[in-house]
Amino acid sequence: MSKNIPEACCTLDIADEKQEKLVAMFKALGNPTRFEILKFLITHPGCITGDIVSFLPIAQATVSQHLKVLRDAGFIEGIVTGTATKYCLHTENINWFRSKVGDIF
Amino acid sequence: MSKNIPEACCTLDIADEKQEKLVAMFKALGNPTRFEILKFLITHPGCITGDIVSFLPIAQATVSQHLKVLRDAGFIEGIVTGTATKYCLHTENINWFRSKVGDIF
DNA sequence: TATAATCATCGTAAATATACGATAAAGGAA
DNA sequence: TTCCTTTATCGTATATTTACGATGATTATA
Repeated sequence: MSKNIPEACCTLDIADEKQEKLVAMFKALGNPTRFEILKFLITHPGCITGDIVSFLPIAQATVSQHLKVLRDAGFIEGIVTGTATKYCLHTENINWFRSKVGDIF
Repeated sequence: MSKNIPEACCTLDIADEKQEKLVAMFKALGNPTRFEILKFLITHPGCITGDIVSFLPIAQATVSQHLKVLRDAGFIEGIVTGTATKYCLHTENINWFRSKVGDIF
């Protein structure tokens, strides 16, 4: 029985809630459609849900569902204007994400 | 009908196979157990499967399955030595990953 | 007020992921 | 050879994800 776990050579500055948040962000990006949506939002800032629905070959309900996941993960923010919802990047969270990936990898 | 998709403000240097590979890497990291395993491998370089099984409160079969996902995603490499398998980080792929995240976000 | 536009949410079917025990494969030790 | 160690894979049950149509909520327009 190899119960002797070798000593750590270093530590990683991520744990608990922060780690959960980071994993949730990875998970949100780990779907081809969602990644495509985020890519579209990065390259088309300030566009609305309908623009994404026009762009992608999937149902409106599905786009809306994916947008919710990206919102919950913290990548984007939805700003309701009239009957439309304009989506923007959540710069602070995105910066934190890039920074953490840089720290770990 | 808002079929008029706004123009792109910029482009992102990721598409097709590269994008699929990146999304697969995100997906691999988007699971709490797998992230914990990769964290362990980063902080305990050169350890074997059994070390991870001792460290985590999950079955050996499950650890092995997660290691396969991390291998397929390109994060790690398994080196068979005797009956054990020593796991190392795939530095090249990890560097590519960090670099791409830096480019996009 | 009625009608249209826009989007989120609900309910649900199908696909995928996750976990486990059991088993097989392969090397080392007795 | 026989037994033990180590790990991957198989089969499978359960949970989660993903996609869709239908519906409801909200706002603008005729």
